Amino acid sequence: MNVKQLRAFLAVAQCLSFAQAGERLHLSQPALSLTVKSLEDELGGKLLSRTTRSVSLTPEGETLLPLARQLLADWDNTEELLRQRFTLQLGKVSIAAMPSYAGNLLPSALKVFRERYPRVNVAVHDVINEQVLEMVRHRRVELGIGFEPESSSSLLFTPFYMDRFVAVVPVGSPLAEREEVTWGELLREDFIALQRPSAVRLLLEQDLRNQHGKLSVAFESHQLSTIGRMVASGLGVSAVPSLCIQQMRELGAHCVALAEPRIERRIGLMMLADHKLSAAAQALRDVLIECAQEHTLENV
Amino acid sequence: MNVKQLRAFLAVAQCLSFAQAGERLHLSQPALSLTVKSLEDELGGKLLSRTTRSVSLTPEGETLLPLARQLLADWDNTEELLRQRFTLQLGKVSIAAMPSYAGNLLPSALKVFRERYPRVNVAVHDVINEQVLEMVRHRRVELGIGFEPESSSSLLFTPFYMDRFVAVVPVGSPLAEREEVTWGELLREDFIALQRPSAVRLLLEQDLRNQHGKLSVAFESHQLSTIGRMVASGLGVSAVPSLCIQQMRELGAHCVALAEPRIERRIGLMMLADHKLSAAAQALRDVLIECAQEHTLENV
DNA sequence: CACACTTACGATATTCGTAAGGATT
DNA sequence: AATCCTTACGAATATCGTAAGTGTG
Repeated sequence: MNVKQLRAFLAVAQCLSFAQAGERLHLSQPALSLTVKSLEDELGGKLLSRTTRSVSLTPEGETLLPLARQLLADWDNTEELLRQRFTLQLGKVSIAAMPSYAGNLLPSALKVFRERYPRVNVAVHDVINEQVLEMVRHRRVELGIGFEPESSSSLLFTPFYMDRFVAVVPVGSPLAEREEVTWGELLREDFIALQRPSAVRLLLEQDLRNQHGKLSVAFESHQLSTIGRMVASGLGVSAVPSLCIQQMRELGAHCVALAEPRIERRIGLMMLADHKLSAAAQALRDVLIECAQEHTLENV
Repeated sequence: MNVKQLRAFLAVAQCLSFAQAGERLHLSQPALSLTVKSLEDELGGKLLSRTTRSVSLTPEGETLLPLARQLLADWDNTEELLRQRFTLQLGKVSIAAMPSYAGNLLPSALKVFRERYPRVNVAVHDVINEQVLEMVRHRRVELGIGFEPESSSSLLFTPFYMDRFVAVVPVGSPLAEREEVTWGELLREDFIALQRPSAVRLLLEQDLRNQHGKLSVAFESHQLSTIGRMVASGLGVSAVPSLCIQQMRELGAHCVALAEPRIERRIGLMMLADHKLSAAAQALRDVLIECAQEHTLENV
């Protein structure tokens, strides 16, 4: 039994005429006749009762009719679904991004993507850097955005930006007037940091330990936006990845470049090296890379 | 998209190897490769990710896999169901029979049928003659057994027996000793009849009116078995179709032939003339005809 | 005799298996 | 070098459309 045979049967059963059904299927009447006959032979009995003047269903044909209808409907739906997936008329992508990216550059990239593929559903997981890696590794998401992993075992990393820490200071502060401040100058102020185990916090602690001893933290928070507001309120200063400059400004804080030692880390896109991306994920990846290239200039 | 392509995909997706899958499908590896490729081309993208050393599913392949499994399972089930219907390994027949037949000859015929086709379900509707005709006409049942219809419009009638009325009298009655009684002798006793609108009752009334005036009824019942018991108890006499002789004897009543005028009516099988029987119904019809031929001799 | 389905037959397409090619371990 | 998938190609098979056949109203 094959699809053609079942379609032939269904058409004849609905038209109750081989000639009409043949027209509907763009098939000659004899060809259709043979197709139905072959189906009947394979199943072992007549499905249609044809006198030379009229066609009707046998009881077995009657049983098959609703089944055939359902079967072919499911068949066509499946085919259509897959086709839509491939043409990106439909689909799902899941992406995990660390907060500093998810909250800043991602939205505008998603806007571009959405305009291009309006019917593709995007699930964004705004999680800390470690979880981004984990989710990609465990296939919870197809794409991840975060800091370049130490050991990119099984993970394919595509760098987007070279991100460096910038100082965040209250607008009225003397430091806000400077073109550049040193870590020494910054750490003399009360410091507001992200709570562990944020990657940003850990990065800061590790890289500063050598030269400025232990990081002395006055306030801590989970949220970048909270830090921005705290700085804006004059509670202290902070240091954040340059990705967040725009966000800090909007929160009323001021950003100033930090002098040597530059704490830098590459930010980029991660995916499993040995696993093919869905068409939708591939398209999203392309859009993200495209957007990253545009923004790279600004951040240098 | 056709069945072969989907089976090919499913096999490869399960084996994760073209070579193994080809073996399972009794197909050469290159043929299988082309089949999968053709499916991918039709759907518009890759379903399987093949490095020369390993095969894995793409995300779209992952989506298709459960759908394909379901689709093919449904497909095979439908095919198997129809095949079983045709080979009578499975199936349903519905038959309506008037009580005198349903309660007497039908059970033994069904026993024969059951032995021959143990997995075919038979639904018996034990209803009065008029409903038998109606149910056949309205396709509520495929087969019907009852008196020959006046106008066999659209109904195909196959005669089984020439049934004639016989007198039913108590065992101790003087009439019980006779070889034959006349209607006149019988109607001098208290008469027990089936209630209207039983066909047997109507038949009796119509055919007797000419010669013996109105039928005077002492007792009435819906059930043949009740009538048998009433006669056996000495409440009166009755007249029933010869089909019921055995039943009357078992209930303790005695049957005697009735002299002229013989009230006779053909009993047989009815089906819609323009509608083909299911394989199961056809088989049941064959068994019923077979059984009727055996029993005809007894009743002559 | 006209209509509708079936059968017959030659032409075209598809599908298959064998053989050769390419890439990875 | 061995294994596994892909590509190439000739052969077998299947499917199609035209034309002839058959039965019914």
